[in-house]
Amino acid sequence: MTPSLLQQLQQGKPFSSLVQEAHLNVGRTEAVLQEGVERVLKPFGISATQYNVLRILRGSGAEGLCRNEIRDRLLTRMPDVSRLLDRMEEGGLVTRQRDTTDRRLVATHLTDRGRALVDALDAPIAEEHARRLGHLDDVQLRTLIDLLTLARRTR
Amino acid sequence: MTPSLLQQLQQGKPFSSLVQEAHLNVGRTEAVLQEGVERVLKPFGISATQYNVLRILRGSGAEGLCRNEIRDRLLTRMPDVSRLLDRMEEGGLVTRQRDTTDRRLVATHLTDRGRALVDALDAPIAEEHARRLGHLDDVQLRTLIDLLTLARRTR
DNA sequence: TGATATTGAGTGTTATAACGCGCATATTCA
DNA sequence: TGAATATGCGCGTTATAACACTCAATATCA
Repeated sequence: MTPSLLQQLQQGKPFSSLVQEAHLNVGRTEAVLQEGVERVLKPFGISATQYNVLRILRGSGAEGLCRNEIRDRLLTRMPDVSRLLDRMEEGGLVTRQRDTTDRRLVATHLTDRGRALVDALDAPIAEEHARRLGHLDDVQLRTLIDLLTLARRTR
Repeated sequence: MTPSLLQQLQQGKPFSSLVQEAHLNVGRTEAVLQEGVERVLKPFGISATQYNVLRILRGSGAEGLCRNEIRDRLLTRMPDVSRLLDRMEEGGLVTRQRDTTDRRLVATHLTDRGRALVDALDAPIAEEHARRLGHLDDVQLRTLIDLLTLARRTR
């Protein structure tokens, strides 16, 4: 523990309560936003994680991405991407093909159906985002983004 | 969809990208903070959800709380609190007792062991919070909290 | 070149989450 | 008071996540 924090804990918790309140607010806000997104996705039969994979694959060229690349680009830690992709393959959203030069790699691509789905979701998701955050003006959104970015830069 | 958002989508995405970036930042930040907390909790054998239940129970008098009260106070939606409490009961952290006046209710209490555990976690969790967010000053933390609170107030 | 280490993908298994249903108790109201 | 409704809790089942491990392919280096 850093000396300054130790002092603050011994004094009561003037500082500690603010960081704790901040974490609580981040968590609560994420839960609300996530819940809204999942409600939008539910009629389409995919989870938020699957939607993120679709966006990741759309955002990277037609060559596809291997499993670990997908895993590393996901927002949340996901130790079992193989079976996540299994389910998406069963759903006809992606295909997998072993790389010919390095046979350890398996490239995952969007199918036409997968691409059509993620494209079709742009509008409803944007609408949901606007419903949740549209009442903040650009300066507020920018400030929020900057503070969160700064927060993730652990000293 | 609101007319203004429709216009913005048709124009490209000058506004939509900011709200989307904000949501992405909230999610990424929460993932980082959550991961840190869970790493702290892992040696103690409890999950972040269980830790939240412990804090909720500590924060409410010795009368205990019924299942739905606990569920409603949790940060994230949790549809199966019964079995969550089952596991905590097996772990000796809580006890349950059916209410005598309204026999539908089952009050959950902290055991001595549960209280000792949540008390013992205060320092390591505060330390973790400080490690993650301690480089933000009070004004920044307060601004972040206010913006997140505002963000959750959907129009 | 042959042994060793490293990397990438997937699987077996267990634990937890999600969804819906059923049962018991209370409450409401004709 | 008796029937209908509402509320609270738990369970059965299925789906997904988490963890450890194996196996194949490549890279490294004596």
